[in-house]
Amino acid sequence: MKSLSGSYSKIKEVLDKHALKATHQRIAIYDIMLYLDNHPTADQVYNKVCQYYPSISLATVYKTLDTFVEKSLINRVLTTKDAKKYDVNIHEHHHLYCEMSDKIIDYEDKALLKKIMKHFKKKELQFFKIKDVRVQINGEILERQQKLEF
Amino acid sequence: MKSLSGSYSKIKEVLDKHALKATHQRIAIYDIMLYLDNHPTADQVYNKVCQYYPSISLATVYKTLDTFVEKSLINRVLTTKDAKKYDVNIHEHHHLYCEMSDKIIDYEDKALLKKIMKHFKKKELQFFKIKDVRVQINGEILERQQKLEF
DNA sequence: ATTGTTGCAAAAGCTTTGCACTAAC
DNA sequence: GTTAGTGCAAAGCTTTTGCAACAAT
Repeated sequence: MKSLSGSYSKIKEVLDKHALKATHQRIAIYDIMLYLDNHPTADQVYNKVCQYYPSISLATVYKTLDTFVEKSLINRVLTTKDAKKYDVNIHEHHHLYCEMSDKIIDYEDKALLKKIMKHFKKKELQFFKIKDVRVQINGEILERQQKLEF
Repeated sequence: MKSLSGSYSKIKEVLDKHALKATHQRIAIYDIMLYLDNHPTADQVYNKVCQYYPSISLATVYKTLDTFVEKSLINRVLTTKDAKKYDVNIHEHHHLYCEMSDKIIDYEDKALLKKIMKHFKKKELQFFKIKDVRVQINGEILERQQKLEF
């Protein structure tokens, strides 16, 4: 089996570790998720997987994504829109969100996270036990300067 | 017209200011949103409004909520679930989210916001213009201590 | 062989749409 | 009177479900 992300053996390992049978469909879906650096909807995953695996069914994609979320292989992404989006990046990270283009960009900033956690160490919330913190930074993607390499 | 939130004249004023005709339906919906200190779905708003205004249609509730979002009378709430939720609190504020109960609690913390903004003043993002920042604090609502007033 | 997964088609939710009727200004 | 909003029913998405066939271990 060809792997888009080049991580075929890693994918099998992850599925094994979570006691998930390594079916072609699951491997393909996880592979696509790694390959896209997107936050795709189920439908977008389905369409991409179909290019390589035309017999897969949309229901399987939904079920598989649910299973992956349950086992924490992927996360659901916070949105204000209709369709659920998924993120294969499960590290604690933040999102830049551009409403104009409806694009989400992963944003890692350990220093920011540290400051927030320090804040909550001082100011404890009596009735709430914090598990993790996600920052959504809303704004606008600026036109990138003409690229320097040419 | 009876007002649940006790803000009838304020509601009319807000609608006027945004050039929205002050229909019974809009007044009732906005009133309900103020009265519930919730983050209701369209369906929840519809069901509540129905108690006071049985002839209203669900389509009107959807259209009205959309209009209100467009005019920034309310906001859509970030979720990972299916149905869209709405928030009448339009101040920049944060959310405590308890996955177990699927409850969202508004959380205002000006000091936290200040720290985050200060962080981004130092560390500028070249390709992104920040408009606002929302923190989602995931965790668990703890059983409240027995209330002290009795 | 056993157990869990897939695909299908149908159903269930949620949300939007078009249009005639009605209400607000 | 004019303009904009409402209600209805239908349609359009997204997501879930039940079950027989199938694949992975």
